[in-house]
Amino acid sequence: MSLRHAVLGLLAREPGSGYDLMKLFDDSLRTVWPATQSQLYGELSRLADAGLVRVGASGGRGRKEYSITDAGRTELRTWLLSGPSRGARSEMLLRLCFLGQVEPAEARAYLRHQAELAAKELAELEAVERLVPEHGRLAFELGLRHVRVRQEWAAWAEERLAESVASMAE
Amino acid sequence: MSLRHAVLGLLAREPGSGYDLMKLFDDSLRTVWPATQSQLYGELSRLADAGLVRVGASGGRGRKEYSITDAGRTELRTWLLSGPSRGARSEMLLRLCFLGQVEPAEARAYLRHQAELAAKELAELEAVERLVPEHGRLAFELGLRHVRVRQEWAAWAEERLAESVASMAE
DNA sequence: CGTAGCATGTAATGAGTTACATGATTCA
DNA sequence: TGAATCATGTAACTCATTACATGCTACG
Repeated sequence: MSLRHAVLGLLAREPGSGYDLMKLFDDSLRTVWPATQSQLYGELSRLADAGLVRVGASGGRGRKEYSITDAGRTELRTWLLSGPSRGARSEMLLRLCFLGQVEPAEARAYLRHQAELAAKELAELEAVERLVPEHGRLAFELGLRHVRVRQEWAAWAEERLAESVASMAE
Repeated sequence: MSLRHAVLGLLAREPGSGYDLMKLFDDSLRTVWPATQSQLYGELSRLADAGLVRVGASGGRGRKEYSITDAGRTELRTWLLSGPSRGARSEMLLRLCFLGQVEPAEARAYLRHQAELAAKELAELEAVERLVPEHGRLAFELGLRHVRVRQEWAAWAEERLAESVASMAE
C-alpha cells in the first residue's frame, strides 16, 4: 500500500494534477517505485474519497489540481517513521538460490555479465552524482552503495566459482 | 512472474507435493521470495496445465507428487540466465525520498533506529554463517553484504544529518 | 478416540499492468 | 488544419494476501 504514500509525498512538496504526478514518477521515482497512469488516477480518486487530498482549482482541459490535506500529512508522517515492512522479494537472490542447476561455465558467464552490468550502472550513477538535489542525497547514496556491493560481490563470486571449477579439473 | 520459477527451481532439486513445497518456502525461501499456500497450489495447477511439471504418484490423503518435466527444466534454465528484470520497488528508498518532510530530529531518530535494526540483522547472519550449505553460499554472501552496507549507510546518514542540524543552529 | 500434522482447495479483495478510449488546447 | 501535448478515465487480466472450508491418517 505504498503507491498511496508516494503520491502523498509528492503532493506534500507541491500541489499538482494527475498528469503532473505522472511526469514526476517518470522522471524521478521510476527506479524506486514505478507506477502507471491508470494506477495514479485511480489512487488520486481514492485518496480524495478518504480525505487525504483535496481537489483545488479545476483548470482548463479538465485539469484537477490536487493538494494534500492535514489528514494526508499525518498519514504521510506516520508511514515515514514506521518500521520497515516485511516481504521484500529479490529476483536476484532467487536466481542465485538455483544457480547451481546450470553448468558451472554458464554460471560463471552469468556472474561475469552481472558484474559488468553493475559496473556500468555504477559509472552512470557516478556521472550524475553532482546533479543530485540535496533532498535526494540520502536515497542516492544508499542506491550507490548497493550497486557498488553488487559489483564487488559479482566479481568475487565469479572468481570463487572459477577456483572451484579449476580444483575439480585436477 | 517468478513464483513460477521458484517452484520449478525447488522441483528441479527433487519432486514433492504442494505441502512439501510449502515447507521449503517457509524454511528457506521465506526471506527471498515469500509465498502463501493458496498461491502455491494455484501455481502448481497452472504449471501442470502448461506442461512444465507433471503429477507422478498420488499417495495417501490426496497427496499429489509433482516433478519437473524437460520443458520445465528448459524454462528454468532460460530464466536463470536471463537479465535482471526491471521494476524492483524499494519501500526503504521511497521513504528516504520523502524523509525531508519530517522534523530533522525525527529523521535522525529514524535513521538511528534503522542502523540498530541492520546491526542486529547483521549479527544474526554472522551467527549462522557456518551453517550455510555450499549451494546457498553465494546468495548468503550477497545478503550479508547488503545488510552490511545498510548498516554503514544508516550510521553515515545519521551523522550527516546531525552535522547539518548543528550547522543550522549556529 | 482425539488431536496434531498432512493435504488440498475456494472466495474475496487489493495491487499492478496493458491496452483502449476520449477530448481540449496550443502552436506551427 | 493537423500534430504534439495536456488531461482524464475504463476494462480486462494477472498476481498476491487473507480467510475460510474440508477431509484423511498416524499415533499416543
